[in-house]
Amino acid sequence: MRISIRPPQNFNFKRTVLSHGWCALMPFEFDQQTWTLDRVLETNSSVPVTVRIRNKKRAIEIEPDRTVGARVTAAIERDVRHMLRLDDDLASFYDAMSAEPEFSWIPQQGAGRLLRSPTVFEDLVKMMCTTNCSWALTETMTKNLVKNLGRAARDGRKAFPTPAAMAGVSEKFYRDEVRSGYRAPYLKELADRVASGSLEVETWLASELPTTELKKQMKEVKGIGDYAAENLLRLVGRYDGLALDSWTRGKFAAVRNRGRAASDKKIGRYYSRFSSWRGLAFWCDLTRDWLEESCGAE
DNA sequence: GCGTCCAGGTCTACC
DNA sequence: GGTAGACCTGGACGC
Repeated sequence: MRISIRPPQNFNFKRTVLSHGWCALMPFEFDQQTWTLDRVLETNSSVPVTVRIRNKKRAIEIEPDRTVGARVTAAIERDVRHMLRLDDDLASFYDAMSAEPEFSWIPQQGAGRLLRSPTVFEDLVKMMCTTNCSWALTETMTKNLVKNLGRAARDGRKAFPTPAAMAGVSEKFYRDEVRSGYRAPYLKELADRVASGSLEVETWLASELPTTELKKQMKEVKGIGDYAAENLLRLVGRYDGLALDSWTRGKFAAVRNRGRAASDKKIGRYYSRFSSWRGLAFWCDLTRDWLEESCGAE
């Protein structure tokens, strides 16, 4: 069985999948040799479905691990559209980038769609696991969450755990099994609040709050500070913040400041001309070298 | 082998 | 509102 989705014009599958580190975090599994992205999806079915996502000429091709009915097919399509940001309107971003010679590669290559998880909850948990640690530890914590608490698809691979599954284990479990250290109480509290319905993080996707207010709401989650909130804002489609961290500060120094450290204010000033798109312009600028220049829109 | 440092930060207490 | 210190983990590095 194969499901085909027509992407928007100049959609770039490679730039989207490799837009940041998410494709390396379970239950995403990415093979750069074959450019296939595997992912286990909950899809509200009795058993989760593993899908293989590929880029074909003028289409995104999705191959589920089994034949599924219309309801699950619709859920898979919805999740893939969401993850690959196929419905994001980047027209005004591309207009702004086209006006700047050093940024015109972005619309030319169709960059700017940042891979995200099927749910805000998953992105929020993962973001918490990126703070104050090496990338290797982020991968370990995510893997432990999925392997211990995720539901298995027929091929044995696991989905990302639901809020209820995460709420069902103790703080000790997060320390001992997930290896999340001091983040354990934060993860437990977040899962409890989302599972009980007292915190509705999925509403952030369509929130009408001004960005500053939405950021404030995100920071009310323990373990989420400026860096994590601004990264989450990008994943819900708001690009005002730069989400500065040690990696981006170092990369800005290398790419835009002759190898010398720059203050956060200086970094902010550099991208301020891009107004509400500055966070996306910043991220694309710093990750331009992640793919070859020949990797144009496809 | 052992000790130290620090990585895609955040929280809290204190001033 | 600004800042210092504490916080888990695990890999890298120097000795």
